[in-house]
Amino acid sequence: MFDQLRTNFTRFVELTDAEFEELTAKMKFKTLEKNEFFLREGEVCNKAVFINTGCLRYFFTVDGMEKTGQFFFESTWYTDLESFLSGEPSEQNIQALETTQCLVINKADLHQLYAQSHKFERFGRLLVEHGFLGLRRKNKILTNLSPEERYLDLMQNRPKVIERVPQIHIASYLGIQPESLSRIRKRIFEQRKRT
Amino acid sequence: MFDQLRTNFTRFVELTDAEFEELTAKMKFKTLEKNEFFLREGEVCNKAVFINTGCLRYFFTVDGMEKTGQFFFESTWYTDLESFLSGEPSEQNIQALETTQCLVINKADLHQLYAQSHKFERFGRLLVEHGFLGLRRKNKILTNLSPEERYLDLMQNRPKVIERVPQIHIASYLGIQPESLSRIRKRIFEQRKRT
DNA sequence: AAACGAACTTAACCCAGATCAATGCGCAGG
DNA sequence: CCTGCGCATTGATCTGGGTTAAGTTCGTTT
Repeated sequence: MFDQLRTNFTRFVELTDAEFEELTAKMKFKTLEKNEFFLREGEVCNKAVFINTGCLRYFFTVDGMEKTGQFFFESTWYTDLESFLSGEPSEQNIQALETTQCLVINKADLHQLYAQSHKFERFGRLLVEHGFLGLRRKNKILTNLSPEERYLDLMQNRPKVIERVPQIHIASYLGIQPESLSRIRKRIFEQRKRT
Repeated sequence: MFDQLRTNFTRFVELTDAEFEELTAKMKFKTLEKNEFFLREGEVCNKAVFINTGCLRYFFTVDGMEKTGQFFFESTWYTDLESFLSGEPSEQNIQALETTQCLVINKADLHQLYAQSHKFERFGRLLVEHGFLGLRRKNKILTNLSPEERYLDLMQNRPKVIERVPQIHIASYLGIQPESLSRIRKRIFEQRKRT
């Protein structure tokens, strides 16, 4: 149950068994059913999640339309850091796209670990740095690529998303309407046939 | 010379004079002339900068066109974290838009501070968290607002940018062509006249 | 003072994606 | 097995920003 967590942690810092035990003691196992919400907008996000199996996405609603920010798969950490840090109500929704088994830690416990030991503090820094890089990558894609290029990039670099996520959510992730995604796909596949 | 740095630091963690001294001992004062580069794409970014006075922007070049990522003013930290962390050549350029006085710390020194004390490690985490939130904000604006709305948002929330930065860079920051920004401005100001 | 170049504006035309509407498809629940 | 609803596709039309080109303004250089 904690194997993936250990592997993931080790990528950032080395922990003794005792230290790892301190961590796992604070984490609660949870299963989210397909379409179940881990967080709804308006709630304060005072928890972070590590995904064992399954898939989460986060999204905003703007004028009743959903804007997907990101998809997360196995062995990934996520939280709405804005709400987590500020204590303000969250603007985002975090939802399971598949049955998702995860481990949850709450804010107070995480901050206690940070305060308790330099090692956990370092883990925290490295984790946020990692998240920062992910956000930069998304940002770069949004600013530098056209919707069609974004979809091609997704096919190349994140086939999991194409395979496991409904197009309606992929469209909102790419920043376009589902109809446009249909047309883009058509364009791509017809081009491929011709060559 | 270090006053702003001290004030900025105190927002994150409290330091004794001796600790602050350890930090300042590692920082080098530097003046960048208008249009001078702090970093050019292709170089490895092994330094971070704190702005005392002036203004920096970072940008990419895509097919010969500049895409501005962000503007930074007084009392702000910046580095190309991707290159800084990976040690790979940077894809971004960091340029002074005004004569800019700043303090520079190199990567090895910063990491030494991190290793040396839990307090600096914490500062590092908080700083990256802060940067993460800034990036999220930019991201939200890119995904949720039209170019026109982005400009209005800029006028409302970051008048400094409007006042101090040439339109050509604002346009590239908003993800549009300078001609389009002109049209958008015209649209906005004619609308305002009519009411 | 003249000349140059960079930034900004305006106009005309083009096009990718938005919007609206209709149809098809597949699967979950009765 | 049937039914219904959400997802995907396709077509018609609209529109905001891209592109190209020309003209203006202003600050810098000579």
